[in-house]
Amino acid sequence: MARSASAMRGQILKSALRLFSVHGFRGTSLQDIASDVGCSKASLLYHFAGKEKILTELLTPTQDALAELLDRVAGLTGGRLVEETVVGYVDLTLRFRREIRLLFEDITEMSCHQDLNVMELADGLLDALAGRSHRAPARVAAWMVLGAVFITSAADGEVAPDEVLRAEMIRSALRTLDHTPS
Amino acid sequence: MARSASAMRGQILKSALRLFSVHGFRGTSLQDIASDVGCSKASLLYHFAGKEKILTELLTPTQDALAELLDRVAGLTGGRLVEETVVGYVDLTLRFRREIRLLFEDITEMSCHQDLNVMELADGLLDALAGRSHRAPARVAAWMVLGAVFITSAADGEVAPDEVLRAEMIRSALRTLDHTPS
DNA sequence: ACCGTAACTGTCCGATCGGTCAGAACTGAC
DNA sequence: GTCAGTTCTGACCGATCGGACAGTTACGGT
Repeated sequence: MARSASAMRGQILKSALRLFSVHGFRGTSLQDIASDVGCSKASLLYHFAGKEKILTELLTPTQDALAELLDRVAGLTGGRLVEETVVGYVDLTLRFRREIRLLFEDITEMSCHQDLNVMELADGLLDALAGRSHRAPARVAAWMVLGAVFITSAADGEVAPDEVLRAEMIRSALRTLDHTPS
Repeated sequence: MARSASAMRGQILKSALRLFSVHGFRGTSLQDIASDVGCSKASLLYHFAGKEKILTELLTPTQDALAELLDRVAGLTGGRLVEETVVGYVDLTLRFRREIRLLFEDITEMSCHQDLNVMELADGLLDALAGRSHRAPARVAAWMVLGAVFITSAADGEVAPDEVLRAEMIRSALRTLDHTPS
């Protein structure tokens, strides 16, 4: 054995992401991951300080991408704000499908996770989707788009090919937000 | 102690629903429920054959209500079908908020649950929301409404008062489905 | 060839899980 | 008061969890 450390870490993350996205974080034991990787459970804990750290490392890119999206639309307003946010959000969920899947599998415990501030990022996303409006219709519609894209992306790809899925999700989301295309 | 059996069962179900909806099924131990009820863990297992049976009993009313909805719209077509389905679905998720919450907390393990065929009911709902269409745009939009109402109802009630939430969810959902009000 | 270090593992640990069981505690009918 | 039956509990069980740790193996620089 004794592969390079970074290669081993990569394999662990790959197996963990697959198993977490199927069985959830709690539903996947360190032994499950170790068996999938083909190493001992102790080896996992040599490369990662704990089970939680694996999760953190898996979700950090998603979190960063979301933060980057919010930063990108921070200066926009009106129709441009909504359009850019919707497209960015749809692309993000399609790119990080399995991460999204495991994210809403254990969403309640994520909220009290120290290293992951997904919830406040979700708040920012909600705000942008609502076009910075605080009126109830806009807020409700924003919540609905948040959940709609979330679940549709996380669903097993039986729905439609990715290209079609992407286009239709964007169109549907803009309809939900009562956005008249510019 | 020694309350009546039915009263005790009711208290257990009440506590279990609250704890399950917050921490999930796996995240709630029998000891947690027992402590909340104020009895011993063994007492729970006297009234219920196992932890799973508590879950089954909690979700059966939701399942029945969904089946009843599908039965009710089975004969409809076109605009009436979509309208009735959306309104019925929104009302259902608002009525069974906490059940919905715990349902999508552990949705992957639900799919292989023997006593609960939620997944095939969800398929029926999807079909009705899509207006029985098999075209990709309609299917994607149906998926999105499914997830949107799901999550918006499950979200903690910070969004809007229930009456406003209901009306806006219905309007937004119909927009998502590109439904022109009759 | 040697050796320090990085990579890895077998084994053990305490905690907690769902569930079992014999028996105590309570209840209502008589 | 007595007693049968329902309700309830403490103690215990095997399984499994995340994690700790000493010891072993493999590798690269010298």
